[in-house]
Amino acid sequence: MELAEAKLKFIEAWGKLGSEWGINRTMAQVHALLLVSPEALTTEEVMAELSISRGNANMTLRDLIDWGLVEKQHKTGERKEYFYAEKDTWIIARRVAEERKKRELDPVIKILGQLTEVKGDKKDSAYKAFHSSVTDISRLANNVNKTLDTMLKAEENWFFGSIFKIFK
Amino acid sequence: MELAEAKLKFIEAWGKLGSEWGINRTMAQVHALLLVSPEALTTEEVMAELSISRGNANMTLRDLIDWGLVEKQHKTGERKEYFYAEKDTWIIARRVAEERKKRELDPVIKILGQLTEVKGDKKDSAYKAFHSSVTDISRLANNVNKTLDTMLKAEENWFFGSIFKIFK
DNA sequence: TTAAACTTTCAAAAATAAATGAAAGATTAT
DNA sequence: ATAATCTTTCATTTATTTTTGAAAGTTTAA
Repeated sequence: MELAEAKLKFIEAWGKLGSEWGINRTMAQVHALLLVSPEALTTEEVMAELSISRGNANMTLRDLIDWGLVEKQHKTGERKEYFYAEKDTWIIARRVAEERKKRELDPVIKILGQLTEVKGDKKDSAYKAFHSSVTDISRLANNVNKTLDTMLKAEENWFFGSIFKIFK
Repeated sequence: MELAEAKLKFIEAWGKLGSEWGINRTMAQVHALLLVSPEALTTEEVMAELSISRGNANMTLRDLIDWGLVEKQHKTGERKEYFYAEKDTWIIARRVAEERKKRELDPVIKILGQLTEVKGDKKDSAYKAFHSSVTDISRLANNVNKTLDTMLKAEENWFFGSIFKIFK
């Protein structure tokens, strides 16, 4: 397999994985393209490499910047904007975790907290089932949350070294 | 807030979270409904509670069974099938992790492994960027994989008690 | 100021995913 | 065997998400 083919495979695989996890396929593909590009690329180049429209490229790049995965660069004497992807896998994982936590986990935890407080007849099996399911899920969600918080605070990349060692 | 309203809120929140994570909204809602139901429900009841069609209810319930989150029950003297959701949050989390690992992570790890092997000119910065990104991501994916494997093997619910204690 | 170079927006179109419901397929009771 | 009851399928419809591309907006240079 040669480099060009391998790049395409990588972009395709990354796009598929993204779409299975609720991330726009194109966004994941643009990210993949930038990840394997040693130099920053222009909008034109992204458009050409992935055969997407200007509007799509622009919006996708903006989203990637919002996620903290890509940054704009300016070359002296040039008016075009260049886009460069953060290459440190650990930072990428953290940014994604951080963003999804904020957008999705936090709101759900809030609702679960409220639902945990709902009062009802303790003899009523419908109430009991509701309350215990919600309480359990709430507890799990809060634990995931705490774990993420600590992980997000960790400065270094402990994952590669340590986390799976705690399981024997 | 009363029980009926709380149930709706829970079903809605669960559905939204599901859809943000690549799980069909209806599937997550049916799961939520069954989770807070002390008794197993029939297809008719699911249809009525969520205002969905027979076909949709049937396929969704079948999917939930495939994921190992719901089981069919038969009541003696009755011909109807009843559906009951596993209530143990820990088991639910494990089943979901297991299924997604199998469907999504495993295939990607395989491809990444292949791409790691791609040979090229070590002086070429395009090759260097490709190789190092792919290698890093591959390593992260393999670590996630190992962690999940161990987690899936763990019999008891260590998550609630131990995992986040390792971070100080 | 004007024009060239580049970026952003957004209504409309296209692509994709999910839901419907009628019909076909099973299963059980009589 | 056949009718009643219940389950499954799948071609069509509907809803949702994503993409397009032309027009409007911005910035810089002369």
